[in-house]
Amino acid sequence: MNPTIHDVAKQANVSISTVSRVFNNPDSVGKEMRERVLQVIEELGYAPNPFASGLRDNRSMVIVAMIPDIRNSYYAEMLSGIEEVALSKRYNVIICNTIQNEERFLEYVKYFVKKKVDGLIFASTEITEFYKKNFDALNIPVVLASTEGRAWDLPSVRVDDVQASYDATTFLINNGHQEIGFISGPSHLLVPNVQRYEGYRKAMQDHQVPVSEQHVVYAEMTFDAGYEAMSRLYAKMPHLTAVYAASDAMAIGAMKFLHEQGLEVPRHVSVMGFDNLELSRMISPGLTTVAQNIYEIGKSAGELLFQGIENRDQDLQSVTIAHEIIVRGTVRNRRLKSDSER
Amino acid sequence: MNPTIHDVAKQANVSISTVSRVFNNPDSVGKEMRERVLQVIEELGYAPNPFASGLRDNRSMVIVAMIPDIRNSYYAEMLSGIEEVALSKRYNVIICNTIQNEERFLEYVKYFVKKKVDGLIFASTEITEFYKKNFDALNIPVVLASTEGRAWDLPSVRVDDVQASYDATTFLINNGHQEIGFISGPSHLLVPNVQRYEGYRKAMQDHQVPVSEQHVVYAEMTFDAGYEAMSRLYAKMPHLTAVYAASDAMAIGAMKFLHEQGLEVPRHVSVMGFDNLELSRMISPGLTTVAQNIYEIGKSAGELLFQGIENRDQDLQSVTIAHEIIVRGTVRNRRLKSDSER
DNA sequence: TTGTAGGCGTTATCAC
DNA sequence: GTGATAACGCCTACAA
Repeated sequence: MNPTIHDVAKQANVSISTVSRVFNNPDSVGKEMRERVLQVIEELGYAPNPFASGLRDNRSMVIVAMIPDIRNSYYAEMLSGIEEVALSKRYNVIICNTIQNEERFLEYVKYFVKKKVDGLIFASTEITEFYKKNFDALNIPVVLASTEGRAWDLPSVRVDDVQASYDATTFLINNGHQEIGFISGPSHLLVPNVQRYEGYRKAMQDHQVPVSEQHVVYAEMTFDAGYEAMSRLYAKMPHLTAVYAASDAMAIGAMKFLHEQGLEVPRHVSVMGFDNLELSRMISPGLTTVAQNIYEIGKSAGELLFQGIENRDQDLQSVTIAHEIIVRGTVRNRRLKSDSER
Repeated sequence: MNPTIHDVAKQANVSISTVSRVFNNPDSVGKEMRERVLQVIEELGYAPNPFASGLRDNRSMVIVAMIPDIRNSYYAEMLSGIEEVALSKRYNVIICNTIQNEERFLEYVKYFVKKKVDGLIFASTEITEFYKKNFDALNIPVVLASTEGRAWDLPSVRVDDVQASYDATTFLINNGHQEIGFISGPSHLLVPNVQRYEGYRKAMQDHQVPVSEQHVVYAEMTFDAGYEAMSRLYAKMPHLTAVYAASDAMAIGAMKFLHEQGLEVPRHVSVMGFDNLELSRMISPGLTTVAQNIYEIGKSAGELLFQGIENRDQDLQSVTIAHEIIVRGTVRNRRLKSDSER
């Protein structure tokens, strides 16, 4: 059994309140006594029982991160940022893989989150009324990361997807591409796909490049789905010179398909991704992509959450994280006529 | 404020003991009463306060997973397996990124794990006396995943690294390779590098292929380090026909170097990895590698841990997870003379 | 500056 | 089958 506050008190010949004060308000204890107590604490290896303190003041020093799947490096990176702030605040992070599944979410909420948790970072799907209701019932600060709930004004941390997507598309256009196919995430996943589609479309239109539904194809945001989507896109647009995919995983899947078709990237077809996963620099050629500073998103979300935890009735301000085009090797500049094909 | 057991009791006109029983031993409560209570519980949305229960019976329903870095997909995969078992047991998983750093480990132990946690899965470095001492002080079940502590007989879940490495090397030899370079993990990281080196060496010797320190090069087990290690290896062994790297990340880094040197994989040089990260199938050509079923390692470690939690004085048996050679596109069979080079 | 005592919400033991 | 009660360990008025 671990030593309790009583053990310390007895050993140090003081009352338990003194011991408690040494922990929570050291200055209010006489120097000599404080040192005596500290000494005993050290000796016995005493640490306050967190259940007991939790019971009193209802804080667990634990926050929850709800993400679709930790195996997805996007979320691993984000979690890493969250964990970093948490560590600095001496908080723990509990991880929940929701698999974007309402039932699984409920299970977590029911059996875990209700258990007592000081805050929640949610980075799964976009927020529907269902989620909103559950959040409210939890009665703890909630911050969204890389998703959105403006309809219920939940604070969120994310990239400006419209603008980022606009920039990516413009980059392609500026490199002389006109026949630009777009591999979008699934249409049922509103955030961020509506925004990224909008940015793409807007850039095309602003630059007088024709666009239509013929230029786009929808798929889950995974490697395999990207591979398969590319085959559909290629069938629709045999003359495309560039592909812009709404995620790196899809972009790399698309590259695999292209490769198998004997199409070289970027000689025959240019490819642009979104996310800047570590992966994207590992492949050859490196993937040109839009960097989201994902770690920063996690960190920011963590910081926002702690603001909420430390000051419960403060309104949290959503924050936008900057994005950036990372130029590597998958986009060819068609304006340089050096080595032209098609 | 959340409703307490008293609120339910009052509302249902029973004593709190009855309410408690409805939760913990429903059969001991009369049917009629039970239903009345259940109804009120539902109405009020009552859930037992975990601090209070924790205070009584010293269980938090939380376990900890200590890994070097969640951004490393190897550990993300493992964590995912752990989380899955935990969920099924209605436990939560707290994640700790140790960065293989003793100080950081201590910080976690001091401020977090001591908080009360029912078990620990450790997957960071190999176990030194330092770690062992800290584990003992925690006084909770500990299971090692993908690392080893036989010196102190801590239960572990891992692949047979010697055999796996032996198999990988043999595969290369059977494909007609003799000049096989080995990129090892750092020598200060004993597990799993001693074992993988041993397997490599043994296979070479058993097949009468010459080996020496000239064939090996050491590096951190990352992409960048693999890239750099390959340059060293290539300098030492300009005639190598195959490279075997002790991790996929290193193998892919090595491939990048080779690619930049104008050496084609597998035409000029064959490459073999270890781990079978998802990454390894995404690149072109796909990486031939030794699959560890990492998810399974995590799951297994979780199950072992729960055995220990549910039965505190049971001796836990270490388990070995099967490995498998995954043949993709990076190893050329030199015995087929079809398209020979060098 | 230090000590005493009550209460946080639950569960298990005991008595009825 | 049901209810009262002690105990888990801590914190903080409040009293001294």
